[in-house]
Amino acid sequence: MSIDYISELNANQFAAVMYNEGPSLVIAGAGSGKTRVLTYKIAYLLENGYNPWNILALTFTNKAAREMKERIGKKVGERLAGRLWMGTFHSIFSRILRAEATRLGFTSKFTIYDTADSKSLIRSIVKEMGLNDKLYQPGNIQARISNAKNRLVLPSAYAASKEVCERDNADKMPAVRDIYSRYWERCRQSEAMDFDDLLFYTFILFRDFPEALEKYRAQFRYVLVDEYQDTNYAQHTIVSELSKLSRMLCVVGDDAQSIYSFRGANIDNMLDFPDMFPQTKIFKLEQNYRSTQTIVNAANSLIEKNERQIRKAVFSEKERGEAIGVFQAYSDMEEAQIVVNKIVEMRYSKGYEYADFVILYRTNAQSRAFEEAMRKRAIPYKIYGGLSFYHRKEIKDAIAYFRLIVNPNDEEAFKRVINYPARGIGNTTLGKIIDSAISRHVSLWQVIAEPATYGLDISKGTLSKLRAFRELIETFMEMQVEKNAYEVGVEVIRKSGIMNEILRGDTPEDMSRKENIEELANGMHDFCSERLEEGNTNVSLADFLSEVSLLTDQDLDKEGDDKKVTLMTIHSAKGLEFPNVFVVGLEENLFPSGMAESPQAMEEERRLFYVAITRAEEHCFFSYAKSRLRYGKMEFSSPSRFLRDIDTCYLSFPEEAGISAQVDERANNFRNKQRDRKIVFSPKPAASHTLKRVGVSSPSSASRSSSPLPDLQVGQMIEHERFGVGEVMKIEEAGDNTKATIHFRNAGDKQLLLRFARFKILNM
DNA sequence: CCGATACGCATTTTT
DNA sequence: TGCGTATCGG
Repeated sequence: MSIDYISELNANQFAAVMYNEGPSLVIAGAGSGKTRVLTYKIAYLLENGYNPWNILALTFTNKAAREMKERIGKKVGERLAGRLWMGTFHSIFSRILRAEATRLGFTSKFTIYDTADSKSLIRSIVKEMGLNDKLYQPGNIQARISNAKNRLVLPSAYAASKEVCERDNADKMPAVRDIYSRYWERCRQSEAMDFDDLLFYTFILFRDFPEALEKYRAQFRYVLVDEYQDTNYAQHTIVSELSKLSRMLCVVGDDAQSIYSFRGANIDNMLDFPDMFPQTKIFKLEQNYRSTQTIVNAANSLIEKNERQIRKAVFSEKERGEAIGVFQAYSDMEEAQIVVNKIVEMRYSKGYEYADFVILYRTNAQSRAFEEAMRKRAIPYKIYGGLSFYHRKEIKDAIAYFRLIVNPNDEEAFKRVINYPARGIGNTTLGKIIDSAISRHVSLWQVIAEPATYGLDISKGTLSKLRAFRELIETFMEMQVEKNAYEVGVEVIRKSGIMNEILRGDTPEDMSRKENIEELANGMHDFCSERLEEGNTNVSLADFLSEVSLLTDQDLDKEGDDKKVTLMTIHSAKGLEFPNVFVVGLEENLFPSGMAESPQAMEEERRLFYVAITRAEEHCFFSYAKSRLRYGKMEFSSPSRFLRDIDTCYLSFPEEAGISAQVDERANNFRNKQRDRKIVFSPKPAASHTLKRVGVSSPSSASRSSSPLPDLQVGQMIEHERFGVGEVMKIEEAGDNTKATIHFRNAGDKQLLLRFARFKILNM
């Protein structure tokens, strides 16, 4: 399996792939084949003396990691690709932290708190400290703590830092430092790490345990990082530490697409990279393979207006393409209509599919008008963002049970399920439990495990309710030793009363909650069977949790998504591409956002617009409305300054004539629409996250005992439940653990444990 | 302890 | 406008 690097890469890409003598910085313009460079480079390293486990490749999203792994798998085989240390910062670091947990005073079963957990814990701390929660808003505090952690500032250093504290004082929040310190301790007491801790503790691990640092330095002989412009200080520091001796560090990114500074991303990590790593070799990828010349040039003319950037000359050799159409509308409703009309028209006149269109906006609230316009004309669409699967109440409740079973010290999980479903343990009791726990420095669970020891002053009746609850969780805890995640999950859903609770009602919402729970169970089933099939026996509830807590809804594929118009914020469009892009709501105070006041913030908004434009392959359109409904009030707006940043020769305005009718008619129209707005309300279609439905049997028990191993021979064709049709390439006899290598038409080579695999043999 | 009603607030969000 | 949290009455 030899790869023809020279013919499959352009000169700069080739040079970047081949240079492996020291640190390198690949500045990759939009659509210039950044992922291509990374995949070929890793393939090249694998072909030239690197073992997969010697390579650490870090991304920001699971999706990016998955896709890259797949592409590498196609080149060098899944076997090798599967053993790469490739994943998100958070997932790779959590893997390391679970292995090294004891050094840091944790166990490998630590919980990962999501942002909601963090805020909820902060809310209780604020309350306990008797602070004014109008002043100390959980979200705000959480952001401050997160910032501190991203800058590797411990609570002690935070309290000692004049600068930070003065800022807190100025904002009338002098107690933030105390909240931070309490928050830190409470997380430790709960054996929990928040997202930022996954980075922070990795840093601490390497700082305080030289033998750990040495071990991982020796292992990761080559470190690669995708989207480097989005790294924060903590990530940057850890990566630097790891590659300090080997000096084999390759970072790839585009400073013009840095749009996450509000999350701590620091563009300087990229801009100053050559200064920080002496003898850095810089490669620039400037040929854009995605968009027409017009689109690339328009984007260039925009980004030129930014001060702070690495100058580059992105160019396209695709056709010139059409100018960017600019639409003016009188209201947000009309804007939506115009866009939808245009989509319909292009679909007929140019033969595009619905899936070839995306509507990009600055804020989620803007989606509503477009949703309505699409529904009216029966155009299929899908919307990204909003409530993710894992953030739905019923899912969080079920997962809270799982968390508590795996790590009973998990305070947030405890608080969530102690009285759900209602079992007569209210806030008063919970408050007492918390008080005891705090004063004795133990977890909530420890208090109810030994109420007498920790002086819990409650009535006999409540005490027995608590005991019942404890015993319930304890049965699950015993169960998880033997049974897999799916089996325990189903038991929990049944026995905890979650299912009863949900089955009580019969409103559409209740039905959807029921479906979601079923989906969760299906997801757990898939999790177990997928792993078992591939010979991975780590299918406990703890294994499931450690994976699921780092998943987002972006990681779930939805059924039938391939024939729909896409609606999303520009942020979530990063890394994607579409034939036709509508960038909507180009108005002052909306895009750029009214919150962007500093010049730096304005530059980031401009980069955001740059990202939006460069998603387009063939056609790009802009639109703005002169008035729009905001928070139920009408507001008037003027066109975005960004429209003036783009060289007018790439724009075409005639579209605006097409829509304006007589003034009277317009007003009339407008009034009608205002009326419609009230009458034509229908709820958002529930996003259907469809995990494939599978049999009701449990993955372990069903196939293990009853059915004998299928009689499979090399050369036979099979149809697998998930991977589709494939040919049997090889069979490794090993009794119960007989493995087959199957070459799937669409999924590539897979090794399956026959004992678990779900497929049928096709008759030829 | 639960549900109903009032109030206040409101970018973007890879993990 | 419309959601999520805070508070009150049963």
